[in-house]
Amino acid sequence: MGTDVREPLKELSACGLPAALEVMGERWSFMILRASFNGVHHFEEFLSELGIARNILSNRLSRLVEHGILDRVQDEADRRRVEYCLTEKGFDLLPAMVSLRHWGLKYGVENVGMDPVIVDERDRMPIGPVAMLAHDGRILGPADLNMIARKDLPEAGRDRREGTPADAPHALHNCDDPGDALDAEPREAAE
Amino acid sequence: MGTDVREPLKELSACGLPAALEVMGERWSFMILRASFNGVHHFEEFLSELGIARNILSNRLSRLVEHGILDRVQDEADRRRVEYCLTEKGFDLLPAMVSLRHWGLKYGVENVGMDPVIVDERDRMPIGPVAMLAHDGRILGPADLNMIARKDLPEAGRDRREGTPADAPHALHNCDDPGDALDAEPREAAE
DNA sequence: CAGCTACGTTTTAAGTTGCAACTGAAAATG
DNA sequence: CATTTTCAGTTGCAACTTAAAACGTAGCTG
Repeated sequence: MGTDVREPLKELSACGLPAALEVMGERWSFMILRASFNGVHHFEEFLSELGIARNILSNRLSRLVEHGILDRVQDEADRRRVEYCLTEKGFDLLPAMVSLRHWGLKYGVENVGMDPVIVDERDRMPIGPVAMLAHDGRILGPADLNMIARKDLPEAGRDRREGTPADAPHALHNCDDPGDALDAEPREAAE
Repeated sequence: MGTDVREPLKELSACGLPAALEVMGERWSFMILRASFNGVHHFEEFLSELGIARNILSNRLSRLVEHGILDRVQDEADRRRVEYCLTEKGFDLLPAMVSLRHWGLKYGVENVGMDPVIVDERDRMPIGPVAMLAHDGRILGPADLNMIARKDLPEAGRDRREGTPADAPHALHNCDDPGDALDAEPREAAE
């Protein structure tokens, strides 16, 4: 009981954000996602990893399952055991999570360096930034963006949906301006 | 009063996520950020745009200002008026916000297409996806990632921080095609 | 079976959030 | 300069969330 959706968080102006926040805007959702990505699968594991109360954890896990972000599977061997596994929908939240993580690292006061490092499986090097890409793959900085009404789109883009890659899927750097960009760290990467 | 940080949201394992969630994890923060990016600057504007209560808005704006995400500037002409403007730190949250937005769009049930569309200022086409990049700029999918302890990094990556672009700042698509070179077309500043 | 583990629910108490109505300051108006 | 309007912030109270601990219930284990 008591787990009622509070309100669709202002669904006016059909935008994915309220929808996303309806699940992930809750107080422990992202931490659970992170733990999940970290390899945590069981109730008691989440419990001790996060330091959350049992009832809240129970509630959040149910909610995440209900929304298809986690999958609830019974262990064959020990049937009281339940495994919570990320679905594809859950995995798709990774860019958002990683982006938040990077932001928190960049501006966080008390962080010297994250400990669980996300690495590229191929070369096991820490990953780079999370970037917004143009339809043709160029990297966009905040200054390159604009928000307009759908009806004011040029015809060429009318059929294209925000968030979809174009047919030319490789990314190009939008190398014009100085000091733009989410990768606002020193270009030389050294610190 | 009353606005005390609840708890650092489990700061163990120094990670940027709890830090980010400390501000942006609150119930209206992202919606305010979105409105802000949308060109909303004044208290009453937020009020009617979001349908939030005055005190909550007041509280959230203060908190966002306190955390350096918004700047609170007095209007010259009308000095009771206050403008809330995104700082660079605020703009740096865009990839996370846009990523959430896209996720919500992709999986949202009731969305046919967002109305305020984010476009590339250069060609006014809807932007593409938000992607995680490798240190050398390749685009990474969820499956390409791994989470390891910092101490287990190869020496080459030991000094590099997650979230920073390497010195070769253009992005490559992660298809094994090695001859897939690309050059970024420099762009003229728009508007 | 007794005891333990994994998971979840209920209970109770404390803390937060949110809306509405109020306060108060700075323009605008007459 | 008194009055009204506008903008922002505060207070009061109801509704909700959170946490900690007790309780319930399967399913293993000895």
